[in-house]
Amino acid sequence: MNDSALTPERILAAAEEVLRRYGPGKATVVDVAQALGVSHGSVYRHFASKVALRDAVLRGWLERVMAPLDAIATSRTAPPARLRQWLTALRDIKRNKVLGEPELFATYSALAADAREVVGEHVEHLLGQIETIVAAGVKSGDFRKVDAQATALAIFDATSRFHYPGMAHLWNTPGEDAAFAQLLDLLLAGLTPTTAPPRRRKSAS
Amino acid sequence: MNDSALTPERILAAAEEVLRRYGPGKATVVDVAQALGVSHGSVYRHFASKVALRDAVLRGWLERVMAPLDAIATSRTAPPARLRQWLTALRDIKRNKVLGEPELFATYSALAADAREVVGEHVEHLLGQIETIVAAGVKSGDFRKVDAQATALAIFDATSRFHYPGMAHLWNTPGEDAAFAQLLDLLLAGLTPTTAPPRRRKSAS
DNA sequence: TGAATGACAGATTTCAATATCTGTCATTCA
DNA sequence: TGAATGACAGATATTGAAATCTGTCATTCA
Repeated sequence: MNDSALTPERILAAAEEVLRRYGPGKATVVDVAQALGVSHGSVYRHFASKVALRDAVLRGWLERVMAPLDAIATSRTAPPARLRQWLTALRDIKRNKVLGEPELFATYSALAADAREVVGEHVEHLLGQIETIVAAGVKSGDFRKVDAQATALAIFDATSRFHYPGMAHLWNTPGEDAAFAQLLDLLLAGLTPTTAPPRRRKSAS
Repeated sequence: MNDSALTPERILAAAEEVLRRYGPGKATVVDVAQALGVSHGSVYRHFASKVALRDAVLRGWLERVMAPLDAIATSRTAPPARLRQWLTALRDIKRNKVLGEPELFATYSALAADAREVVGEHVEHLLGQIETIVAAGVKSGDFRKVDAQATALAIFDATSRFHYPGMAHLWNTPGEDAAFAQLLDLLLAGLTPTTAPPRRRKSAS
């Protein structure tokens, strides 16, 4: 069954497959070992515990699935549009997962539910991206002179209704898109400078 | 054991007590009947089902516990301060319940979790109150000319991170108060008129 | 000699037998 | 005669014995 040496990568891939197939409640490390054609003891040479293995799978998934956000966060789009784009993308990623592959989403939500550490890092990463956009907006004059870090957190919190997995049960009710759009408008309005119109970084083409 | 006639009110009170004592997972209508010294069949004369009974208990609790909000929503405080006050009160009510009586909160959260109907009405009620305040602010010129209903929903959504029971696990982490204050600031900023300063309803005393 | 094994202890989960619960209704009670 | 009862059927929950799982480690293997 096994082709090459037993590496963390191969274990990770097998674990992911097993988790997909059986779900987080049923997947055992014996299953993973079996899928690799090795004894379950061997798995423990590469991962300290089942929790460590699950964490690693979750980490990989989060990285893969959230990749599009990195690109948006550092794009050259004007900050207001970029923030909209980024928040919309975050929402869409989760929403599409929920609606498109509910079981898979449930699986990863379950993993996330008892992986404080990993989720914490992930959230920090996202907050950093929002902060980048906000800071860019403040610098360009598109946004008020807010504390970028604190404001990033406020934005993240304000939108959690639309991206926190525990809220997923609300994501396919009618009016959902409109509600999100309204919230975005309100937040963007809250970032707009009150007095002078923002100076543009570049003249419009 | 029983003093007077069997009324819905007495059943409700007994049901509440039983729910408090045993929790929503253990409380049975047999328990409720026993507490009243009647057969469980009698309970069904007054409530069509266990679900109806649980709904009624939840409704009563929500009404009681959210009473302070009504007063704030219709007070004469200037809309911006009033909105802050109202949202803070909503948060404090839930937060104090979670931190002060976690088991009781868990009980009512569990009831709420499968009482879409009741919760829906409750949310509508809360939205109505926010709408009242927003509309007052628009009228007084303290707020931009927003759609009061849609904006009320946006405000409710934006703050759900701080009042939705599913988020309760975050409510006693450090920095929580600051995060809430930041969010409030951002939302209020989003409501502030961009151009002229708001005209006051009354001259300051 | 370093990687893999598999037997093992203690913890956790499964499963089916048993008990309890919900909701109904023919009967009793006052 | 209207309110209360309690036996009942089907659904749901509990329980504890048996099975499985996690993580370790002395041993085997190449």
